[in-house]
Amino acid sequence: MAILERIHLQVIREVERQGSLTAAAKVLYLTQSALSHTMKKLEQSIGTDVWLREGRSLRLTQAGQYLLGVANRLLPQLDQAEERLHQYAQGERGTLRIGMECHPCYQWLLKIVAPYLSQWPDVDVDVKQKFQFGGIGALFGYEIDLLVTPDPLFKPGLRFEPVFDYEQVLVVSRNHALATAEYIEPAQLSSEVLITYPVEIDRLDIYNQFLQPAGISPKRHKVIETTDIMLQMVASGRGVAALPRWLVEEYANEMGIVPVRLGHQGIGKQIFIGAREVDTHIDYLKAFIEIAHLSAP
Amino acid sequence: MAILERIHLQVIREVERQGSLTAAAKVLYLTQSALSHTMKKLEQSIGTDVWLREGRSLRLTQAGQYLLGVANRLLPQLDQAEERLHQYAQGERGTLRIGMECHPCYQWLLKIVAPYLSQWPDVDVDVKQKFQFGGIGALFGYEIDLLVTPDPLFKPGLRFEPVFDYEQVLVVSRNHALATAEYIEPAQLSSEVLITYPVEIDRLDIYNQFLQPAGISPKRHKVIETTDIMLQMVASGRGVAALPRWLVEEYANEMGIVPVRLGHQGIGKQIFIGAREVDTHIDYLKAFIEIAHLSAP
DNA sequence: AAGTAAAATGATTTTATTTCAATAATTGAT
DNA sequence: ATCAATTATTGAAATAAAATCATTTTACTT
Repeated sequence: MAILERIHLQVIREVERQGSLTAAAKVLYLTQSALSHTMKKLEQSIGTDVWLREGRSLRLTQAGQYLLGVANRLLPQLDQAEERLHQYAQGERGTLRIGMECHPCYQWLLKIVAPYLSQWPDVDVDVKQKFQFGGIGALFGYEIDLLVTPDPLFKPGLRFEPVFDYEQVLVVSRNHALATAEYIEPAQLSSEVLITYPVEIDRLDIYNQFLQPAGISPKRHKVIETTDIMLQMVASGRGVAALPRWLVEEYANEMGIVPVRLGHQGIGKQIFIGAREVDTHIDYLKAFIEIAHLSAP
Repeated sequence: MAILERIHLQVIREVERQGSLTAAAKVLYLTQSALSHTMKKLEQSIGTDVWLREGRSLRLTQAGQYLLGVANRLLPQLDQAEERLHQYAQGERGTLRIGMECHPCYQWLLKIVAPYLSQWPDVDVDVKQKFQFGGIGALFGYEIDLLVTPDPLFKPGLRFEPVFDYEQVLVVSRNHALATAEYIEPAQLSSEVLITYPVEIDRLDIYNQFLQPAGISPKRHKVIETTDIMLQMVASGRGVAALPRWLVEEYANEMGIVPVRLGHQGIGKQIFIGAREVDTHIDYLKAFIEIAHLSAP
């Protein structure tokens, strides 16, 4: 009845990764012959070829490409399941895989993780920041167990709750002309270099809530990966950035940076933490959310 | 290296479904002994029991429950993959699995499917209307390939586009007191029996956009599964319902029902069709969306 | 054309799975 | 309380599947 097995998916994945059956065999600790036999048998069972034999190389057929997609989707889930079983076996509770869709929150997360790890010695924590299909997709696809994000999604299957509010502010060097302003208007940024994280421009609050409505662009736009470097760039007067007020205030003294309100009202933001509904009963997951609540910056 | 195989998940799933290892063996066309050996070996490999042996019955351990979840999630995907491979083998293109989160759209869908099936003779169409984790979850979880919904989700990994606009109206019998009204106010429904589909009350437009803002409740609330019965109930004066105008107009003459605008402005709605971004290149999927566009009611 | 690298194939060996048969434990019924 | 029926476990034997080894075929390189 069942013909498609884990090994078939593994072979397809490894042939793509390694480039040849022979190389795939090495990675899988089997002989080239074994893989050839196994896959030939699969092809006979399903009645269609997985590869086009072009000379001595293999190119995926349409069916093969489909299978590669299945492999890339399902194999990681099987691996993760096995890993988790081993954790159960050792009395560990599992790994809490946290996804982050909020760059600066990383600093905040670090402060939560420390007490969490000591309260839950048998739970590991893993943080991921890159998702092919976005955080929501990663949650649905069982790549992560929790998602920290400013964009919640109230849909069946998922549960989001707010963990803290904050104000998104402009950071400038304390020597900067704008350092003493009570608040700034969009136009005042047209002569500034704006430093942001490398995300799509529409997801940057300072664009979609501040600059774009006013039709303003900064003089230049620089992209920096990490918060620390970003702040140093700002401190040295190379540009301005938009970050949470709590983050800026934390570094204000030591780094010589100053927060400035964006617009008269300021930009208000909220961070949510989301999980799959079916998981919400898991004690160590609930505990994390609770700690997150208590540790609002 | 890899120890968790498809058979293990199948056994766990079937033991839960059938109630015993013996019954599971029958379903899997194997002996009870074989399953016992197989699972014993798995338990040794992962180092933890899957079942608690209580008398002559098996109860899942924590690890076992976890595996059951994995099984219920992954086995259907493997089954679907095999099915699709067989379709490839027979020169068929596959099955387009369409999810519906819009009850009355079913009537509209029926009209699209006919021409689609004749244009794509090698593509099958399957329609699902119930999702454990909502349509979005079903899309992410590869349970369906397309989702017809009034609630799009513009997130990475998914792509939604509007297919048509319509007005949500009240349907009443032509003998009804409200039948000649140009439009009605919420208060006028407080003495009516309201018939709706069986969905959460918050997802009903007539509630969340009309009655609730005015703080009004209908005299009674009846739930009906199918559109046809619903219309017959309305025609026979047993109650009123809220449905798309195009649907009502289609049945107006033969059934003796009349559409009435909800509120002065009416309730405007939009239906979207969504797909996984990675699938948007598939020709027969694109074709369906195109036909859907052209067939706006 | 020779040499090399890759995949396929066939025969054999090895390993894993399945069945068979027997046992033990538990449940339900009389 | 006993008996019959049901269920799971276990060990040994039989069967089936998979892996290897040795060889062949193909096509790419120089």
